[in-house]
Amino acid sequence: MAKGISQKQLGILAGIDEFSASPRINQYERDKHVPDFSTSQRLAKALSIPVTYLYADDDELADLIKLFSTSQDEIKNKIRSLLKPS
Amino acid sequence: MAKGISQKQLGILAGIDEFSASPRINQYERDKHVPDFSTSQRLAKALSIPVTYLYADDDELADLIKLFSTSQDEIKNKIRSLLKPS
DNA sequence: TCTCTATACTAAGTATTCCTTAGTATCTAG
DNA sequence: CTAGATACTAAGGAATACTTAGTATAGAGA
Repeated sequence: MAKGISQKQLGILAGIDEFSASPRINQYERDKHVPDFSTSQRLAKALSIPVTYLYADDDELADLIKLFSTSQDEIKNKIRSLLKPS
Repeated sequence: MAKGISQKQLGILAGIDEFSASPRINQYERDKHVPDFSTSQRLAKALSIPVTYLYADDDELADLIKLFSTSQDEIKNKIRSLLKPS
């Protein structure tokens, strides 16, 4: 479990029918089934994380994505300028 | 199309049977069907990009992911230290 | 203790989506 | 014009997810 929110509540927040929200989120968390992309997008929104974070199989990249998304604009700008010339 | 490589070749590189490689990559590129995650991982590897890039619905984040993955260690370290205190 | 509620989890059939196969269309080189 | 390579399409069989109904556990309160 991720936060102080039940599986069912998370599902409902993501727009899933209240009667199937609980089993569906549970199936996702146990890797029993895989949500389609639009469902993933709604889940990410409900969790306030970028969708792409849910698909990061590299831990460092996952951290980077989450940290960047919650960074102040000033830090974001510094990173942008570091990457800009490339 | 992404690079100087045919859809069929890309599919074969990703381990798809040579007889279905062409239609399958074509279906993915036209958003007709969606590959499962392990297929996406093989495609990303064939394209030398992080899988998570394929799921980035935010252009800036997508750029960040790709640029970071191809950056020199020195730049990566600068970014790490910018994000570390968070 | 007994019951009620909330939560997590499971099984199985239906519904949905993908993968394979076979084929068409277009373009270019020879 | 013809052959080969590429992109694309349709449709049925194969695989996967979603819904429904239900079990199991733990905690709160009568």
